[in-house]
Amino acid sequence: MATRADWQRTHWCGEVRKADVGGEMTFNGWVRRRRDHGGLIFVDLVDRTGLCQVVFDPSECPDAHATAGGLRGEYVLSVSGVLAARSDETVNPRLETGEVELRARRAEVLNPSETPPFSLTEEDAAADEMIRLRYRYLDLRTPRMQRNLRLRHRAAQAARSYLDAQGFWEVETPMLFRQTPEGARDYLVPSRVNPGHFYALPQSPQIMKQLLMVAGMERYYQLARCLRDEDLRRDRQPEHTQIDMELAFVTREDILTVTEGLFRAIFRETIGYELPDPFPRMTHAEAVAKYGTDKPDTRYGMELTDLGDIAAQCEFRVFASAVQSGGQVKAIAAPGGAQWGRMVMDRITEELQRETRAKGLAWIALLDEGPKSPIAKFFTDEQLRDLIARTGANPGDMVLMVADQPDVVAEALDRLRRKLADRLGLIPEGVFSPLWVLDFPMFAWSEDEGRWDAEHHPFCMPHPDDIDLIESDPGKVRAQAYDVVMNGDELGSGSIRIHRRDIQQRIFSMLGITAEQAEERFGFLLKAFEYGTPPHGGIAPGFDRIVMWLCGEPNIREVMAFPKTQTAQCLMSGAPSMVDDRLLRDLHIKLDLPPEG
RNA sequence: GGGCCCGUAGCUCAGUCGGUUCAGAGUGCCAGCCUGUCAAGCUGGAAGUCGCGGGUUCAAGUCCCGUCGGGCCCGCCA
Repeated sequence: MATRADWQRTHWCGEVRKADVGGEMTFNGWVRRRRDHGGLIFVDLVDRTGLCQVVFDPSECPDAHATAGGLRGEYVLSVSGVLAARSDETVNPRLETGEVELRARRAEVLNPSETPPFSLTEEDAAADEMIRLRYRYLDLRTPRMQRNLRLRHRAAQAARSYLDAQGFWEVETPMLFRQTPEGARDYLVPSRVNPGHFYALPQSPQIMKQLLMVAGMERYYQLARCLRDEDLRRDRQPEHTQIDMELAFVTREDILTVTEGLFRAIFRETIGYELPDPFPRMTHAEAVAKYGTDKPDTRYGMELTDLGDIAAQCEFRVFASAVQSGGQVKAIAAPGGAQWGRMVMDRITEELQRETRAKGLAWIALLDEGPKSPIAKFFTDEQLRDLIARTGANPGDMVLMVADQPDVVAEALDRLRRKLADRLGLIPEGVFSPLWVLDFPMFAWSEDEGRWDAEHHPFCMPHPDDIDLIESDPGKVRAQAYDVVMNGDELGSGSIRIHRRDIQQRIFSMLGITAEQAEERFGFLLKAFEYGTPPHGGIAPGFDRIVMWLCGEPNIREVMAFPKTQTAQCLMSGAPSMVDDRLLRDLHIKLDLPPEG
C-alpha cells in the first residue's frame, strides 16, 4: 500500500490558527515572498486556502535555513515544523493566520520557478490583461482569481444541489450536433468518416432539452457549454456556460418560481445575499415604456415619462411634429443636474447624437430662480409647470427630453439614463436588483429580410389570448417568453414551448418557413412532437454573468479560467492555429483563403 | 464591417511646445550587508528595437499615414 511521502501536506497554510499551536505539520505551497535578515529568514507560503508565515532560524535548523536562503518567488516548497504562537509584538492582524507561524525544521524545494513576469501579490498593481492572459496559469494563482474560481465553484454547487432537491436530473447532451439554421453563426466540425458533412457545436441545447421532455425526463438541467461564432463583448465569449433547464407539465408560474429559488440559493450560498421574494415583474411593453429597454437597471429611478400630450400643443415645432408623425416626446429627470451649464449640455447632446440615432436633446434646468431652458419660450407657463410636474423633477434637477420615433426615443433615453445615473453616482453599491420581464413580443419585423422574425425562437408558445392574431396582427402577438434581468444585464431567457403541431405550423408559416423547409431543418423534432409531447417550458440563466455579479467583476473573462480575447484568440495557447495539410486532407477540406494584405 | 481608447525596462507608469536634464521613476531581478520581518531595511549593479513600418523635419517616444496587438462600444449575438 502506498504511504504518505514525507513531503506531503498535513495542513493547509490558510487554515492554521492559535488552537493548532504546538502541532507538528507539513505545508505544501508556493513561495510568495521571502524576507532574508541574514540570520532569520521569513517566507510567506501560499496554497489554495491562503498564506502562512514560515520562520527559518539558523540556530534551530541550519539545513532548512540553508535551503530557505536559495528560495525565490513561486518556488514550490514542502516545509515541516512546529506551529508556534507569535509574540504580541509580532502578531500580524492583517493575516487570517497572523497569530501563528511555522518554525521550519525541514524544507524541500519540490520545484524551482522562473521569476514570474508579473507580481502575484494582492497589493501590487494589476498587470495588463494581455500579459495576464498569456500567463493565465500564473494569473489564476493570484488571490483575485482564486477567489473568483472558488466562488464560481460554490455557485455551481449551489445550483446543482438546489436543482437536485427540486427533482431535476442532470443530463448531458452532445457537443457534436446537427447544424440548424436559426440564431447565431455556428462553429462547424468536419466529419472525417462522412466527407463533406459537418457537425455544429451547440449554440445551446435548446432542441435537445425539448427532446428530453418528449423523452419523459420531466425535469432536466445541465451546466451546458454554449458555443456561438459571434463578435465578443465584455459579457460575451465564444463559449459560455448556461444553467440550462427544462420542465414538463408546467405553467409559466412554475418556471418563474423555480428560477427565483435557484437565484436565491446561489446568492445566499455564495455571498450571503438575500434576493427579494418574489422578484418584481413587469411586462416587456412596460419596461420599454418606463426605461426604454427590455433589460432595465432597477437599482435606481430616473424613469421615462411621456410628454406627448403637452408636446403636441406647444409651439416647439420639433416636439409637435414628432407627435403628429406618430412619434413620441419623452423625458427623464436627472437629480442635481440643474448645475450643468450650456457647455456641459452641449457636450452631452453631442455625445448622444454620436452614439444614438437621436437628432437632438432638449433640456430644462430647474434652478432656484426658476426653470431655465433654450426652449422655454415655446411653452406657456402652465404647460411648463405641467411638464415639470409630470417628470417628477425637483428644484436642482435637470429635465432631458427627446422627440422622435418611439424606438429612437427609447434608445436615446435608455443610454442617457444609464450614463447620467453613473455620472451622478445614483447607482448603489452592493445591491442586486432582479426583475422579471414578461410577455415579450412573439415576432419582430426584420427590415433586412422583409419578413417577420422570431423574437425569442420559433418554438416559443404565443400568449393564449393572442393566438388568433398570429396571421392578422403578428406585431401584437405576445409570446410566453420571459427574461430574468439584474442590474441592467439579461441573466436568463426562457419560454413556454409549443407542443401542438398546428400552432407550430402557423408560426413557421408566419416566419416564412414552408412545410418542406421545416421538415428539412427540424423534421426530427417535429416527428418527436407527434409522439406524445407534454406541455413544457424552460429557461437558461447565464452562469458566467451570474458569477461576474457575485464576484463584482467588470467582465466575464475574470470569472472564466481560460477566456479568449476580443478577436476570439487564446493568448496562452495561440488558438486558433493553422493545422497540418495532412489533417485537412483527412477531412477532405481545401482552404480558399483571401489574398494576403 | 464601423467608432473610440491604449501600446516606453520583467511589471506598473511619467515623459510638457518636436531640441543637450530625453532613455527616466517605482517595483521586480542580480550581488553584498543585516536575527522579528510581514510591500522588511541599507549599499551597489544589470536591465530599452519607446509595438512594427513608412513619412514630415536640421532634429521624432512626441507630429502625420499605415499596420499589428489589447480593451470598450455599434452592427451582430433567436
